[in-house]
Amino acid sequence: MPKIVNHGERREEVVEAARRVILREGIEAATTRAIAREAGYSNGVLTHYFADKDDIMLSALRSSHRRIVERLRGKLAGLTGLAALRELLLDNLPLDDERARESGLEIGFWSRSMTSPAILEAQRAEAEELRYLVRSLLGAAAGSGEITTADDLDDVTERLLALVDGLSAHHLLYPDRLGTARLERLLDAELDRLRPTGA
Amino acid sequence: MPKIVNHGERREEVVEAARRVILREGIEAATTRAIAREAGYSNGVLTHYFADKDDIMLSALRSSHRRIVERLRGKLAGLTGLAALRELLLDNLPLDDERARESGLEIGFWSRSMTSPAILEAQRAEAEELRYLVRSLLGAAAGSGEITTADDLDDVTERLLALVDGLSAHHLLYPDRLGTARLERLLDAELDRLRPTGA
Amino acid sequence: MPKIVNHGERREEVVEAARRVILREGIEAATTRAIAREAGYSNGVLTHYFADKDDIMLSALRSSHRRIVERLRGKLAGLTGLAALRELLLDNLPLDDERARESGLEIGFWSRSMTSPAILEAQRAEAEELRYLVRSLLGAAAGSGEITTADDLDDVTERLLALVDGLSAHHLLYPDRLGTARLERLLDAELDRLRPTGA
Amino acid sequence: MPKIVNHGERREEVVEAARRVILREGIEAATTRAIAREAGYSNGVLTHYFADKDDIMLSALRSSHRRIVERLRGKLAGLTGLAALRELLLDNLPLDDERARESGLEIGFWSRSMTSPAILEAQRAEAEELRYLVRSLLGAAAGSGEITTADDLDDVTERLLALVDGLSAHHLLYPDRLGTARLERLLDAELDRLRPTGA
DNA sequence: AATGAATGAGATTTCATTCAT
DNA sequence: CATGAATGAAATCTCATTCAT
Repeated sequence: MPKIVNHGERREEVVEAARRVILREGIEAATTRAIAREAGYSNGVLTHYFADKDDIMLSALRSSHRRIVERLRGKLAGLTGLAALRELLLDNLPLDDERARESGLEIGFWSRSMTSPAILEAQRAEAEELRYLVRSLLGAAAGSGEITTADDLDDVTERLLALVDGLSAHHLLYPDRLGTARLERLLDAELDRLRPTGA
Repeated sequence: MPKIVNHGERREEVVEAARRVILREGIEAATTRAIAREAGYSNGVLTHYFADKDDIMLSALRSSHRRIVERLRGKLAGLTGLAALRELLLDNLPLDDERARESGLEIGFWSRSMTSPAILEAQRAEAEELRYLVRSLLGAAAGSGEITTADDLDDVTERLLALVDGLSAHHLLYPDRLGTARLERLLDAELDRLRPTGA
Repeated sequence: MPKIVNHGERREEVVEAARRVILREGIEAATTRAIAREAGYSNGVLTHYFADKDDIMLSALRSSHRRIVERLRGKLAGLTGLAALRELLLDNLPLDDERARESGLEIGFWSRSMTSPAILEAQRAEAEELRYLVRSLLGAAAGSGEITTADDLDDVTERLLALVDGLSAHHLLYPDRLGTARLERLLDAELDRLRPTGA
Repeated sequence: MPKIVNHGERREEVVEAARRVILREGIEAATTRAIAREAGYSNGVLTHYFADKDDIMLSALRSSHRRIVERLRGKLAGLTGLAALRELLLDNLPLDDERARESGLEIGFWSRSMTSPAILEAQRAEAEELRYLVRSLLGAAAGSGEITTADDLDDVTERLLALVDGLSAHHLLYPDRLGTARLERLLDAELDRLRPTGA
């Protein structure tokens, strides 16, 4: 019988290590060596579980998103419509250290996407899920009359997502200008604006 | 006798070369060798004009911003207030190939800023100028009654800048979702919203 | 209780796999992993049946020769003397795809023999059998008057074997110069030359 | 003024080092590191002079051929026709240590040619020159009546070249069977055979 | 016996930087 | 000033081999 290791689990261990390195030291410091060391294995292990470095990086990106989704699941429990949307968008803002690091990871992957088709593709697939969720919540909120139906909801979706990512980047780059308080305030104002006038 | 060369000019030549390489091939392809080659000089020249690679990159970032400002100067001639603001923000969107490349460069530098204090510092200084300009134009627009004074103009400034950067990034990453037409429409809608109600 | 497996059979399975990999992808692509995969076993099995990689490679060389001999056995059935010799030498030429691959394998092993004493030794032992067979057939042909006895038969043996290997290599390297038709013609001319003059 | 080094010369230094390593330790031991060490430079130098390892190896192959040609030039001075051909073919046999090593190098490249199109292409180009020379000498010898015109000279060319390469390989592999004396004798017998009968 | 996880060395390649001329 | 040669570290990937189970 072979040594008992769950292939998926071991793979996940390495992916988590990669994610941690990226979060802690940035995407450029995430060398295969650094990842192996962080995982507590030799360089060679990576061969067993990943085709190449891109495979690791993409997995780390998905892992980061999966974590975010799981965290969200708890926060969204029992919420619907606009309240759920607010929670979701707030969760996407770098309001605490953990989420700040996540945003940093994200920006690193944006940069990589500019030149790596594989990473771009993964980024797109991941982003589409978020877009779909936001769009759905907006649809529900519109259906229940929580928000105005004057605007095109696809446009609103894009605007909200762009705003959240823009604010996230700017908070990381210009924290003095854009502290967490203002971040939250700006998002809430944006959501308020969706409400039917005269409400 | 030292050869007579204009130190500043030569430096600028290299910086422009660096900017071109980044725009054309991405920030990761901008190696010192690639930059030297693009500039038409040998690798060694870089030593004379720059402390190290970061020095080149920072200068390239500033160079890119300077170019944008110069292009804007033309577009803004004769415009004031909201019209000027609109022109400025539109110019910051990747509506054509040139500006798409500029946005790509920008995102590359965001990523670098996450781990390089020097680049972060330069990024901040550069961004502050843009922020100040937007804020000024908003102030002028408010003064002339073009826009409502109900909102905190600093908040509006941050919102507009975040939106523009978020939209830019998303256009590069998800062009199918967010074509240039929608980009422009979303920005105009955002500006419309600033107008006094009942106007 | 040890599992009951036929040690020799299992070993042979792996050796055949190695042979197939070398024939198909070349000697350099024949990594232990590729061989294990081709055999349908895990990497670890190799340990049980082979001392090291050289052991596998040597066995694969012998296996290739054994296959050739078996194929020959059929072709030579009922033939003797010069006719048998002709069949044997023709079989050693890369006149079809299968034999072209075999010649490629052979050349790969020549190269390995240059630096590996173990492979060289195996190569020699294998080659001696072929040499002996050719020499015997020549002896028989001379005995029956099919060929002239003017030449030293050991010399003839070496010449024929060298010619066949040289032609094989050149066909693989320079197929445009040396197509299969010319290959066959050259060999036949060489054999004709052995015949007694005035015959 | 730059450090005075002749780019071509330095390149040649490295190529010669590569050639020496291959001759001494075999083609598989010719790693970039070993080559750099043999040349007396750091690993990094290779970058300046070669696109990649293939570039080095191909250059080494050509260098080996060039050396052979130069050595031949001396031996062939004043010779024509059959005498020149004999000298040429003898020079291609591994009759001394130097030429034995050259033959080993050649065989290593044959093996590489089986899987590397680039090396195969170079091998072909180099081989064509040799073929052309042999064919020319045969033509001259036929013109002057030194050899019979009964045979197709293209066939003769291929036969001689195949024989020389086959004998070379066999001498390296089976020196006990095929010593230098027999090597030379076999070649001379082959050449004699070209002479007009009754001459 | 068989697995396949794990190792660690080593190969190629790339790059920022240094420095003699 | 300017060159470009040279360095050496580091990055990714591959591979034969070992070994616990």
